[in-house]
Amino acid sequence: MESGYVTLEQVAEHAGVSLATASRVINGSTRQVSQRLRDKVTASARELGYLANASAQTLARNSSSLVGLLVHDISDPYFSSIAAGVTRHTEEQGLVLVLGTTGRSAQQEGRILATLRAHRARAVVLVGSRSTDEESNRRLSEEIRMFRRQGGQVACVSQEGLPADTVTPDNHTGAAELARRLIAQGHREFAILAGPTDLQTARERLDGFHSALSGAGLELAHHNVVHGAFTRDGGYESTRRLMAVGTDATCLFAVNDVMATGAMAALRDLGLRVPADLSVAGFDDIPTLRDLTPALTTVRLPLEEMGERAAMLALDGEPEDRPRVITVRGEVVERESTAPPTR
Amino acid sequence: MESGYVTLEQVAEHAGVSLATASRVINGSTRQVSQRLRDKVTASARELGYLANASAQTLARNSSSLVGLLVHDISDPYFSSIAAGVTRHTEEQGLVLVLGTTGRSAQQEGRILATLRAHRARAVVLVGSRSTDEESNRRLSEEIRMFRRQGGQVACVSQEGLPADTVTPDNHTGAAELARRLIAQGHREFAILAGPTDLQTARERLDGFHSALSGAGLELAHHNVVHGAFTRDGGYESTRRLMAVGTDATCLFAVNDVMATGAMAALRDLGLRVPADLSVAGFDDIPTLRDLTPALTTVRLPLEEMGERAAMLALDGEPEDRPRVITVRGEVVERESTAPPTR
DNA sequence: GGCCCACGGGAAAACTCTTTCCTAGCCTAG
DNA sequence: CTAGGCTAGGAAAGAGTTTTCCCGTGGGCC
Repeated sequence: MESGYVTLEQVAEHAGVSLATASRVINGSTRQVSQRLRDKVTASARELGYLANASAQTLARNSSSLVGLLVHDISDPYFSSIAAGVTRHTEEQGLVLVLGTTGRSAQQEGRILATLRAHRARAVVLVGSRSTDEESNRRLSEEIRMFRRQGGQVACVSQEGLPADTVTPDNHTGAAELARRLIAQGHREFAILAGPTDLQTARERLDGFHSALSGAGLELAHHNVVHGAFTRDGGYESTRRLMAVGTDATCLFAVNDVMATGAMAALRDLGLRVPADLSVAGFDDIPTLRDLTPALTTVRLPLEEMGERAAMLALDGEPEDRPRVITVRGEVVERESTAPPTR
Repeated sequence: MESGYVTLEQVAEHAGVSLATASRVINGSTRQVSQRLRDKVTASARELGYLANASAQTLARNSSSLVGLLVHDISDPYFSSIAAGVTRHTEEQGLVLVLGTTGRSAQQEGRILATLRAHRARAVVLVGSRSTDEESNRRLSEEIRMFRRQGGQVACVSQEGLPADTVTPDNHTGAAELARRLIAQGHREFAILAGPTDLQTARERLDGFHSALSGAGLELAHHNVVHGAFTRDGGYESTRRLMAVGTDATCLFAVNDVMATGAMAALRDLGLRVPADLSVAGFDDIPTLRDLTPALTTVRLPLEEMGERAAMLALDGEPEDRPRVITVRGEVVERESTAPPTR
């Protein structure tokens, strides 16, 4: 209790048993220990305030209780919602969650993955949409394979195509369904804040939306698709650019909610009313953003649940060779930010 | 590269040097190693794909690169903003962040702290307002002292009074200043969503607001102070309760932004306009909530910076005996959610 | 030329556990 | 009554690093 650590050896000595016996009592191995010694050891451990050295255990067992979680930016509510799901599951299992934030840098992602490997992390959950850049995907795949070779499990959220289990939203279908609902509202001309060109998720949502328009015989004018950062400020800035050149659209689809938030702010700053002057729709249904006014029409994803299921894939299942993929359907939620066009 | 791990011993053998030399080259100890051997070792390490076993290092050095971060709920934007600041600093330092979420349970908090101790974490940052419950504060203080005895540093955000360095907002002054500004706007009757009764932060903000009212010769009617959970839903529910009995207030102060968000939603559901029928003010200035309409009058806290500075306190400073306290002033930001009263 | 010291290298101990292997004792079956 | 098997306990061998301690060489100084 005084200072520093108390080791298992001290506990064993204090209890008058061997190191082996003390270890068996305290971690509960397969081997039996008589009740008499068992009591002595637990009493000594309690008295001395023993706390096992996790590093030593990891080294001896060659398996740790660390689980990694990689996100781009933890202050983004999309990621923090998913993170909440992951933490819930890992904490239930008594595991320790390591949070890595990549800031959208593949290099940083690689560094963190290596660190987790160095710690013999049991599993890692990768969140965040994959780039379509072949080279960085190849490198990430290689990192993942190394991780798995060393006995770790990997699960991804929102990034199919990697050699790992995946929980992914059906972006294409969700966006298409949203488009159909907006068309049903009477919209014919759309503008899209399409996010970065090289982002898988953004592209799928754009494609889904686009294909539903085509299915309804509608065109999507080239000048009505504007690319930009996948963030609130990206949405703001993209909208400013869109409106600067002018648009004939009656409805603006931002490929995620945080961009839609930026869009609404930009429109407000331009003196335009939503939905009277322009309808706005998003994607994700971020809980924190549900209190925006007008409330955002969007595609609801069960973000926390997705995080939880990814953690389950990584931790509960038997390591399989073929990646398992869980697809979750988004559900369109119509709220006040979209309304039938007035012109 | 094939499978499993490659150890330092293998690297040493491959390079034709001793284990000691290999270790010195790779971690860069104080001891010099000749350029010739240095090159051989680094070449071998690269060729074999060597990655140090972090547990073994921790064990041998008796000091790890883990840093803990404890929050109540990572999906709450207040915590995720602070977390972003903490991650920024830890990642800069090449450290590994362990995220623990307590769900506001002191017991869970103790468990996580013990786990971090078991991992010989170098430091831990505790975020989240302290309860005023003596017993749980005493237990937490004891945990902190154990942590520090084992060579770990502890820093807190928003919970002064513990035996650890602290970054804390000046809640009292901020709330008082806010009150004065609202009085200057013409408000005379206030209602307060005061949060939980046993939460230090909530209490300080209530007190500060209250004392400014007293200073201006204003009374705060008892029925205009309503307690409830420190969350968005708590704010919603508290507002419903307040309005159910009716209030003569022209301005509603919620002791944090997420509660104010719930309040605005409740008022909207009741058909009341903000600020025309009732002004609303919050506290924190959560970035994600800046896009609410009407934009929230609030007290801005530099949340991310607070997280970063807490991490700095925990990591950079020399462990001192007397806790250092950094107080950050909040700045009142007047936006559209408050306006001069119409009656 | 001898002495001392600095320097670079390696052997081995240390770090704290887990787990294998060995042994003594007891029980049972033949 | 003894061989064989089972049980509970302990000694010791790891696990992969870091670090201490020791040794040989070479250089500087008188």
